[in-house]
Order: sequence, then structure tokens, then C-alpha cells
Amino acid sequence: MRATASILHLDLDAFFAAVEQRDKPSLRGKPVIVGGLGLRGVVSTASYEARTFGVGSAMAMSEARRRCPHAAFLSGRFDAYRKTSAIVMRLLGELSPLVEPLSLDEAFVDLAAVERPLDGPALLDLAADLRARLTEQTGGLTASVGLGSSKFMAKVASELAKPNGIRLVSPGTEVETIAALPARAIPGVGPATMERLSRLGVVTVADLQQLSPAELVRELGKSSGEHLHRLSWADDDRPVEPERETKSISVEDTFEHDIADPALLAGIAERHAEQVVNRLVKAELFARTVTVKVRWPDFSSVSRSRTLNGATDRVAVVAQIAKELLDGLEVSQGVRLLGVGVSGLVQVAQEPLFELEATQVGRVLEETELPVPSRGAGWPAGADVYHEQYGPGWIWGSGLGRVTVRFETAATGPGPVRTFAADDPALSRALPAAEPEPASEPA
DNA sequence: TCTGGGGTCCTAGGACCC
DNA sequence: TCTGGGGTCCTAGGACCC
Repeated sequence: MRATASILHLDLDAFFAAVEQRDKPSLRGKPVIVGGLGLRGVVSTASYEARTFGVGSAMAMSEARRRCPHAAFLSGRFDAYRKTSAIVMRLLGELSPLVEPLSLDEAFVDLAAVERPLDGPALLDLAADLRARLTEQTGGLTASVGLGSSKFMAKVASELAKPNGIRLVSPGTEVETIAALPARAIPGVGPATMERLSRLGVVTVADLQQLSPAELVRELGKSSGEHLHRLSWADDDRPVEPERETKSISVEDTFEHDIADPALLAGIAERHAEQVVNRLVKAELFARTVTVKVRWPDFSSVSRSRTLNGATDRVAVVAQIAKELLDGLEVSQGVRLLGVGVSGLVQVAQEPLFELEATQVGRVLEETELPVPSRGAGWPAGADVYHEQYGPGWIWGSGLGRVTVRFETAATGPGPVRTFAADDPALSRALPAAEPEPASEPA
């Protein structure tokens, strides 16, 4: 904890949904839900209009459809989200070199790295200016900004500022600011921890403050107990870390229907291994440990891992080990999710001493029949398309051999809807719409 | 029609080494 | 023959976050 509120936390409001509303004018002011649209999908982001119907992140999509059947349900356009996120992170980088992104829509900034100490009014000015430029450069998105004397306080502040606001927790007022909050508001206190705390009679952060460190350590373990005790007194000196190295890379997939066929699962494991290694190679890293993760129909899960003597970046090696690990599991009850991951990442190759028959892996990859992607996967709702006659638009819905498209972009205002045959040669998937021009370019 | 995907961190037990 | 005390690495599981 510092003597000045020099840590800033920024959180984009309903980010994925807001990008969709920006690029799809007909959805502005309406409930929008982005997430997995398949049988087992969950909500990634709900627009504030959808939240009034009780729809929220991580909710089963089936539940979201019950609560808000008239919402627009979209599968998400991560390229567009990444591009918009990059604009925001660049803006933050103009404030300080110490920017720690937590995800596409969230970051910490350490203002003390460059600024002379700023007083309250100056901090609020800085935040207001940041928000204004952000909205302008992202084509209308909004963000909540929190300022505080530590990461914890800045994060609490932005939470209190939501949506679309600024909040400064002045140094010296930290403990009283958090005392009345529910203990669950402390990052790291999830459902399981809250359940344990409830048994100790804890509801608020003030209740937490009454517990001794020893009691918390007994209940939660050394690290979590001590950490939570300190946070309950707003004691947090974690630094803003701009470059955190990757510790693991993984790919997993939940199936529309459970799979019990070992050969099919082996083929999927190979495909996952391939994707994992592609990302490993792109990051110029090598891995020592391969992990397979399986989720059973009852939602319990197991993992199996093996660590090599050397480090590898070869698909054949990772795929072979993944399949061997999978072989050790009895899958006849069915598998809900299969994942393949690597960890123990290093920057130099140290190939294991054994060699594999690469041709064997290639052959299996060709022969394995992989499950057909879920219905309409070629025309996912919300995706960008281009029609030779009508121009750019987005997929409103598909099925029964037809695709319905709304022709509009961020710049056009609400546009018309047309339906085509799914194999209409004039219709194609398009790159994400261009980013809106910065303000220098009048519309 | 319950419960995604990609991560991080922590704990605990056993192997192994000195 | 009764039975140490670290320290590190590996495996597995679980909580949590966005």
C-alpha cells in the first residue's frame, strides 16, 4: 500500500457485448448475449440490457435463453475483440510503461513509474481524459476506472465505479471503504472459500478483520490465509508486472455429446496436440510436461501428466504422449471434455533421447474421423460476412440450408435483413470490420 | 437440456538425494 | 535395526479469475 493512489485499474464495460453493439447498430440498446451457442455453451458477456433480465457471465446458455429469450445470441468475434483491446492497451501505454493486462478487457497501470505524485483532482482528471479518449478511439466503448494505493484498492475502486464511471479511493480511507463490502468482493474469495468463511460467521470484510491470521491460516492454508488477512486490512504491496511469462499452453473442448470411443478421443487428442504445439512454436518455446485433462459426464475431472527429460516443440512427441496418457484412462462411461496442455516451458530445445515415427502420426491424423462441428458452425451467429451485391453484414441466424444476414456496419446505422441459400456463392465469411478511424477523420 | 476455455496459484504426498 | 531432516522435483487435484 502506498501513500498515493498511483495504481489505476481499467475495466471495459460488458466488453464483448459492447463491441457487438458498436459494429451492429440494430443491436444498440437491446439485450445482447455473447457466448457458446451449442448445447453446453455458457455466457461470456451479457450487455447491460440483458443483465436486467438476470443474465450474467458463466451462466449456462440454456438458462440465459429462458431468462431473456428475445436477446440477440452471438458466438463472438475474437479478432475484433483483440483489435479493440490493442487500441485500449496502447492508450494505457501512453500513461506509463508499467501496464499489466489481466485479460482483453482489464489492466493495471502503475502511474508512479512516470508521473510525479498526483493529488486527487489531478488523478480524476487523468482518468476522465483517459476514458474520453478511449471512447473516441474505440468507436464508442466505455470503461470503468478505479484509482487506489494498491492493486487491490484500484480493483475495488473500478468495481465500485461500474458501469461507465471513475472512482478514487483516497489514501487513508482504504479500510473504511472495504469494511462494509461482502467478503466475497475480495479477489480470491470464491464460492468454496466463502462457504468456509460463512461457517466462521463471516459475511463482510469487517467480519473478516475480526479473525486472527492463525484462524484464517487454519481454515484456508498458510498462503491463502495470510494473504486474505492482509487484504482484509487493505495491506497489499504486489507490484504491477508488465511482462509475465507464459507458464502453460492448453487446448480443450467440451463435446456436444459425450464420447466413449477411444479411437475418436485419440484423434481429438492429436488435433489438440497440434494446436497446442502451433502456439508453442509461435511463442518460440519448448515444453517438458504434457498433460491430458478429462471431464466425466458427472462433471468431475481428472488429469494425467508426464514430464520429459528434455524439452520439445514437436507435434509427434506431444501427440504421442497425450495418447499414451489417455490410454491409461477408462473412457467407456463417456467423456464430456478432453484437453491437452503443455507446461514446464523453456526457451531452448533439449529433445528427449527417443525418436518417434513421424509418419505414423501423420497417417492417424488423416484416417481419424473427427466429430462434425456443431450445427451452423460454418455460419456462426454474429460472424462477419460479405455479399457481392449487398456488401458487409453479419449472420443473424442459419439453419435448414439458409443463412439470414443483416447488412450493417458500425458506420451505417441499422440495416436491412436478407436470407440466402447456405451455399450461395455470392456470400462469404469476411474479415472483421475495419476499426473506426480515430477522431481526426470526420465521419 | 446446468455448468466454456484459457489461464494462474496453492497444497499435499511420494520419490529421491545428500 | 529402528527409523533424521532438509530440499527439490513430480503428479494430481482443486480453487479461482476473466
